[in-house]
Amino acid sequence: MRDHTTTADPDQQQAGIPLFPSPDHAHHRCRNAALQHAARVCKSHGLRLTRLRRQTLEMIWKSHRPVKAYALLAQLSVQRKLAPPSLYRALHFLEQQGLIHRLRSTRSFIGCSHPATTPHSGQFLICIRCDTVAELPGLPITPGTQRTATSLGFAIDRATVEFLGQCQTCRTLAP
Amino acid sequence: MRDHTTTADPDQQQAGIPLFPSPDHAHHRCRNAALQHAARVCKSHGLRLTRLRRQTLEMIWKSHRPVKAYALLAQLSVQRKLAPPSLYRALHFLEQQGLIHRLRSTRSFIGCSHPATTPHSGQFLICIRCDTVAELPGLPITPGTQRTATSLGFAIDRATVEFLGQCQTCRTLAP
DNA sequence: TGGCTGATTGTTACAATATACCATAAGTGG
DNA sequence: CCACTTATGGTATATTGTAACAATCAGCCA
Repeated sequence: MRDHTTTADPDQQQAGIPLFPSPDHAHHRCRNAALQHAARVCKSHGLRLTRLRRQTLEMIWKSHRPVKAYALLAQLSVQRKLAPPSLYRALHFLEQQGLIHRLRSTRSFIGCSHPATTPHSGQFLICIRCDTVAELPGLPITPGTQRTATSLGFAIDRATVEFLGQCQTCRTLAP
Repeated sequence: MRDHTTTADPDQQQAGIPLFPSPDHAHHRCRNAALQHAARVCKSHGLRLTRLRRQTLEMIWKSHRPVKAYALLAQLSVQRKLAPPSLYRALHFLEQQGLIHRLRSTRSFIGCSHPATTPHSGQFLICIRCDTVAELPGLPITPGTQRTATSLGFAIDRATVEFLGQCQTCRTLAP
């Protein structure tokens, strides 16, 4: 799996953050912003951003790439001994607060890049070659889908919307 | 998990097949149609619908409900001893031919209800209480999504679009 | 402070899902 | 028939995730 990033068409960007972050961006800002946002969210909901939860979130935000649960487990276990249930509980918590997303296609987790919007599921472009992910802005439930669901009496709770394919760089390198 | 079905709004239906099939429909027709379609598809692509693949498809089409791999394995093992790799190979084959879908949210497999359309990923409403699934007509990749992907140079290969929630019956029974 | 209470984490064990790898068999074209 | 490709068998193991119960921690109030 190759490792690289691409910059999006400017008018597809949001608040200056490219969908595929460029490799030379000041990443510590992303991580700090995510942590601060997490603190705010927890405080406003009367929830506790405990050490485990914070460290888990920090570890996920080491990069913009998706991370597997057992990789996280290994990394976090360097500092503190940690068993799977503890980590999964932290992951579920963070996901419920909309601070991270779980990518079902690749069984991995990634920090939420658009946490400003109301609690949401995201929609993602996932490169099957280099694993890079872009979280698309906007809601994954289209009006048409919502209409169909409503006509069936179906109440949508959450969405899993993931598009697998190849990013520009991977296609260029070996089309 | 409760077991039931709902009938869709007529104008959301396709070729007379409700999105949530009614419990009293002539299901053997669905199964037969699926098997015949599978035979046609394989023949036209020069692929072999072997005994294992056919039996796997038949077993999946016992109902319109999603089935877990290891449940299939147990059922198929009644007739023939079967190890996981053999079953997974058959499942991968059937999925690649667009004959079944893999539901990532629930780690299960279901027969494709709209096999007529070109090789496609589907989009699904999945009830988290009774496990009933509706495969929505239409393509899961909207023009907007396609536009964004194109502008990023991202080539979408396949989509996972699943909406989890509660179906009408489950909401009525215990809202 | 000290104890109560609910939330959080620790720990063990195990369930559930999926694949690597190599051997064997079955179909296919010469 | 042979050589070749495709498909299946079978063992073992990797990977992902959870159940159940014990221990601990944070906040609160007498």
